[in-house]
Amino acid sequence: MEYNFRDIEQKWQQNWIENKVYKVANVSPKPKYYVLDMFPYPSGAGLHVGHPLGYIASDIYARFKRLKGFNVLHPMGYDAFGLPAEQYAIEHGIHPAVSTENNINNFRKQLDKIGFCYDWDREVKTCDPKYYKWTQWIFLQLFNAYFNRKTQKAESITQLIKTFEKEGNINHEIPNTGFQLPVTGNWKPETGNTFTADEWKTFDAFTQQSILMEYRLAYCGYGEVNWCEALGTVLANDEVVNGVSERGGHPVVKKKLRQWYLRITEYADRLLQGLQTVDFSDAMKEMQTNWIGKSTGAEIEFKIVLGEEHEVTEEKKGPIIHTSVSIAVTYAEETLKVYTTRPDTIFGVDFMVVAPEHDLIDHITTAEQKQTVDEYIAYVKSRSDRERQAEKKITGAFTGAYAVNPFNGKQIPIWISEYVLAGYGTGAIMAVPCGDERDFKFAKHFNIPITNIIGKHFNGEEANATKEVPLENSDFLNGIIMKDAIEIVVNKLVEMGIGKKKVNYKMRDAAFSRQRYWGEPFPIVWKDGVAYPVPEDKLPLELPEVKTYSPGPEGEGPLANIPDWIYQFQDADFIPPSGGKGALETNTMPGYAGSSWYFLRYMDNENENEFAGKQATDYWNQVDVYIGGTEHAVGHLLYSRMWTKALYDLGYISFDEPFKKLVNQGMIQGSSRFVYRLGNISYQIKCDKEAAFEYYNKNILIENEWQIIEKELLFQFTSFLSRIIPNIFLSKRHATNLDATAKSGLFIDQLNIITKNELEKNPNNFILSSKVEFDIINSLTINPLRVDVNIVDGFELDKEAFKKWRNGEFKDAILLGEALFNEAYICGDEIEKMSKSKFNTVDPSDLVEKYGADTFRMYEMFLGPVEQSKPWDTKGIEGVHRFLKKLWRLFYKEGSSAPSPSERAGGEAVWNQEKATDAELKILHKAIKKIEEDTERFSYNTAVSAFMVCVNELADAKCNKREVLEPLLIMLAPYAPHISEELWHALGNSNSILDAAYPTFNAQYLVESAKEYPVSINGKLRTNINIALDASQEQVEQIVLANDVVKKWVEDKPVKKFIFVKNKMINVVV
RNA sequence: GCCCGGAUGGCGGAAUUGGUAGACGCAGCAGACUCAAAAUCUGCCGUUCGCAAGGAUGUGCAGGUUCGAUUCCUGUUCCGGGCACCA
Repeated sequence: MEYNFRDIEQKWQQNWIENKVYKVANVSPKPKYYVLDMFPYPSGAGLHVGHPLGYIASDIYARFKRLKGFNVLHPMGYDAFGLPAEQYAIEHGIHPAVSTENNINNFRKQLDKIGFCYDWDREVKTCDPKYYKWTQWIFLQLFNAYFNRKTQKAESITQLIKTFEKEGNINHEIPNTGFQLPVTGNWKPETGNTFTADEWKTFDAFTQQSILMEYRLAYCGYGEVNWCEALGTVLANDEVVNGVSERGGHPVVKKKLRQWYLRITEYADRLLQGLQTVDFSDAMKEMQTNWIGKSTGAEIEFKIVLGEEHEVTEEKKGPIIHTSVSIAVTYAEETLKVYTTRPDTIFGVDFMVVAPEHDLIDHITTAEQKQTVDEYIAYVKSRSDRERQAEKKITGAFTGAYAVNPFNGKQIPIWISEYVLAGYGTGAIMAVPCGDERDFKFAKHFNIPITNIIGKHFNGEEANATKEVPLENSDFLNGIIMKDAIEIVVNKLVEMGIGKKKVNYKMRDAAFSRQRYWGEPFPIVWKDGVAYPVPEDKLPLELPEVKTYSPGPEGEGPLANIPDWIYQFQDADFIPPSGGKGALETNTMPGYAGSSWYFLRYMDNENENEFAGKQATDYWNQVDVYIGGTEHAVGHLLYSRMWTKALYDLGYISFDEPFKKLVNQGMIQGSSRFVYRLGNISYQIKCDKEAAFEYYNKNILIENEWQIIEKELLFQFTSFLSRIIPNIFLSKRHATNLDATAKSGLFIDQLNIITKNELEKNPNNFILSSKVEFDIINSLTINPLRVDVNIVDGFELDKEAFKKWRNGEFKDAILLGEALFNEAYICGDEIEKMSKSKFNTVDPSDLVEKYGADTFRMYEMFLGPVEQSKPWDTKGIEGVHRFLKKLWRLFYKEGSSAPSPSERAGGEAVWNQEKATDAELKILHKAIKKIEEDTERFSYNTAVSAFMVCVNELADAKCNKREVLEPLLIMLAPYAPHISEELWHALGNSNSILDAAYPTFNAQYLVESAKEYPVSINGKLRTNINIALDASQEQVEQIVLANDVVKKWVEDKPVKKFIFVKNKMINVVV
């Protein structure tokens, strides 16, 4: 009987649904285990073979843990809000809810075919009001909380108000240095941003609320966005290409808009500490650590001298530059604040650089420099942060102002440059060219003199960032090792009152609002310019139906266009003290809002009273294994960690790290295929004179693309042919060696045949009817086009399919194959991202249809390590399919004429109840050891190969014994659940294999008494010798040195060293 | 530019702690079965010299440590992911 995967898979999938075998209860005597996939975004393009990689890996693990006796939670759902659906709505007029629903259904169909063990009763969708009610609710918890630095945790904002009433904010300074919102109430913070209890009580409501906003974990402030005037909208970074919008190419500038933020920076230290308690890869921890970017340094205030008023003289005595200032100076009102991790280099500061956005620039730029500075700022405005940092070209402008070194009075020019970003530190740096490569290049480029403070350790050719050498040229620091000087300088600065030690984070607070429709509305109502929470009983605050998705008049989200929605509530809670109507917030939340807590909802997804019941979250607790790509390293993973910590602090859950272990799946890359279309050919043709003139008169020949050569009979043209016959394709060999192709007589003959054929098809073709004959080709170009990988077999193009492809766009294509005739056409290839637009996607459903889900699952795992990126190649799938057929034949005889699957008769079965021999049990237990270990550590590719080895060995041994086969099936069940279930029942079991017990490894079957030792002479392998495992070092030496091969290589040279590693190898050094 | 990862036969990969490089599979070659094909089975299969036995060489590149390096160290090239509004 044949292995009929279609019937088997259909039968069991149906059976599993009917019997609800994947339903998981929140109560169980078994230990719990939580296996989670990263939340998928249901894109319109559907699944390609890259997506299920992680899902299969987690599915195998979930099934494996179930066999090991755990109550396993393994849910799936959709991160369903997002930009693409809204963009699709704008372009096609289909409501995002509708297209999202379609996409989800399509996704589900594809997923179901692969046979996953998800408990679909726990499905969640972020765009479902029943779900986002709780996203909004959590937002309100964050809004109503602040981070108490004393206790290092989130606490209630009402608690903070009580504290203010009692003692002011003396013990709770405002977290950020500058106010996010301008305070225009009755308090003008001047020194230190502190106020007393009495002052607090005198503040009006607006002032109080503005101050509280500076503390809230979810707060409102101002931030820069990519603003596209022409489209009237805010654009995502990847919608901006080279400073213009991807759609339409309109200019994009930075614009400040009111935004919501999450105060994740307050959690920076706890996010760092938490990394020590979780099982993430070192690379992942490093990425998060770098992203948080904690550094310790100093903030230093420099007095500023305006440019006109200084006069500096420099005198060089030996290697030292003496600087003296001869004119009395007047200082600017403001000081320049810089953040530096290297205060020890203060005497090496040769210039300052401030970010082009810095407020100071307006005040300090001198009249002469104003135009230069303005022009430079205009240039920077059009550039993204990434471009600004990636730029190799050095740009900048001098403000004309100078800062003063507080220790020696040296005047330091203040520059602006795009490589300093406003958001990091104070938005200004002190540049030390001898110690920092970027500063060094800047100084060289603008001819700024460089002060050397590290003597011979600076060679003048490149900066040296050392901290380990003694300082020179540094006044009171001379001779002190740099890293020791750091503290000395900081102390001195503190003493002088112009600096302080400062911990800085690269991480910024997370922008939490989008000017879009398709996201969660904020449960916030604005009354007299103050944001108030919408009462919980109004949740969920649902999205309204809209007709258009265009932004509001000031760049707000589309909701701003719907007064009915904005003013929908009439209750007292929504009426401002000044009267009128309170307006709902019109921004919506970003994609990561819903995905920051979804793993909690799975635990108790139908709860209507809470985001998840405490009992459920206590039982399921942390996600034990979380599988997904590294692309989420610093976004989703940090935000969800922060939300978890906040919910923990506020007492809603009892764990403060969401994911105990993280497994990063690699990306499956696409292998794109190319065809090469002939482009311009510069060639000579023989053509009669009359025709040539007629072409010319009728403008068929374009000016400049032809010339007369050799009297008037030979003409040289370009691009002439491609206008008549556009679709001529060259096979890879010829397309990648154009010079040879151009010289090929065969190729020229072919072109002449093509034109002749064309003429036969169209006898009236005026152009061709003249005598046109190719003679010499001077040069040619080709245009590579991607072609759908699904119409290419390996590298050979299916020519008929190609002609039908894209509604017959290439139906007239002339494909010149490898020998320049009408034979095999070979495509070029390139490994790149798998994407619909590159025509290199492969649909898993097609493969499941052809080989079955079990084969597909195992093949995806067999491709390589889960963590590694690798290109997809469908070819190898046959091997895995053969393996399953071979397994099948251990149970059933292969029939020449297969009976129908329903006739699964015992007569064809070859499996038996005989007692297994030791040799057979050795095969089995070797497999148990390897497969169990490999599965546990996610090394699925080697586990699959161990299955293959085991089945090969059993087949060779002609072992069809149930005693061996049954445990093998149980091990296989996580990988290939359908065939395992089928054969499990064939062996006479009536329960499901899902609940079988995993076989136990017994080491006694693997005990060996001797080993074939590899023997090397001087590190080179020369022979193998079989030696008993319990042999002593002396015995081994004796045996080895007596061996003929060893003797031959040792000759008579004395043995210097004899290395014997038990159970490993032997090396003789002579 | 910055941060993280990767590179091993024609291809995907294996080698778990520094100890036989190339397991397993694909592709290829030769053969068996068959009227034939499919399916299946057997053998060969890094490169190179050699009839063979056997030798040399070989894990991106250049060095280093070691009795021994795909594995550790230094430098370097190329490729992939991320860089804060794609998800």
